[in-house]
Amino acid sequence: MVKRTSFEGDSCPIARSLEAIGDWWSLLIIREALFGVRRFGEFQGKLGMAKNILATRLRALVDLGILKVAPASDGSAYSEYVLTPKGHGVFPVLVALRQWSEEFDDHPEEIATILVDRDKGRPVKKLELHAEDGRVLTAVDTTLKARPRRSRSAG
Amino acid sequence: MVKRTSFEGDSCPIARSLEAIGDWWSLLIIREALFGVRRFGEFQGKLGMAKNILATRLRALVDLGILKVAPASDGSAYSEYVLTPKGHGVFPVLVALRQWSEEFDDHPEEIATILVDRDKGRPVKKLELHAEDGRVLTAVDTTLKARPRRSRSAG
DNA sequence: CTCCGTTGGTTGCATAATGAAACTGGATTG
DNA sequence: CAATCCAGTTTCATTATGCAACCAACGGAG
Repeated sequence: MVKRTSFEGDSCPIARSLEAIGDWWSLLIIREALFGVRRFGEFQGKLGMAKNILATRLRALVDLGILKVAPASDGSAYSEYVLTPKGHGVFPVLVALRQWSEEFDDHPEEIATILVDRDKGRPVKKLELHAEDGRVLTAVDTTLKARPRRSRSAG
Repeated sequence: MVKRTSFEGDSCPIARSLEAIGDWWSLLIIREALFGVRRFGEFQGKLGMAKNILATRLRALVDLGILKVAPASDGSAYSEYVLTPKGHGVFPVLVALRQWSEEFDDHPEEIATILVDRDKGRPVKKLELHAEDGRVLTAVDTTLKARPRRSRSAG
């Protein structure tokens, strides 16, 4: 099999996520969708991508339950693509990517935008990972454990 | 140009991140590196990827300043790949991907591991985005602003 | 309803990236 | 200095990407 290796059956949740949204365009499509982009032509124009690629990606994202097709919205008989809750759930991933770029990019001056609190217009804080007791955790403060198997009798 | 479109000059920081780590393998390599994997063969064995792809990716990650080559470590004259601070900075991205999978995957029972606080062994909390004043922000609570141009006279 | 431009795609083909396996070369062992 | 392992590189088939051209459905003018 020379197919692009699939992580579909992989037990690592990161690999599973990448299987769904780990390609060049999907995350950018979701980013646009989070900003309210809904129409095929709008995605195509903003992202500057080929229409066939866009069509393929949109279909895949719909199949994955990240986007859903809305029959209409502004009168025209064309359909639109709107985020599902699963799609909205990608937001932290995008924020993490953005903040990584802001912190480590070699040419941060080329970054045109900052993410701000809509109410106050002030920059957001860095994403933080907390322990149950509230401590902030870095990578070395964490480790992996086998997922506790939910017994078949438990509710 | 039929080249895979590059986001190198893009002003969107998300695109810029994807340019660096938005491919199938890079994030998995970084994930392994965060767990202490350092040797070529170790990466290759754990990830089950072709050696040529691994070699290409490792070189790219080194060029990007995400990994660096350490001349030795355990006596053997081979080199190792260790994360730079920039590489460690990817951790939140991986956590975000993991949590997205945990929350929205269609088959969460196939996920083998959970991320826990090393001290307590308890699961970590969800990543949270906070405003400056501490409020938790969701996607709709945020918006983008033009990055304030740092004037050439200001320190 | 027909002409014609726009929106929303699909199809074709060239090129680049991916991947399995074979190959290379240095280091270690004996 | 032969056998073997580690760390890659090369080769070649397959797949994905991307541009361009094509096509179908819609919408307005007449």
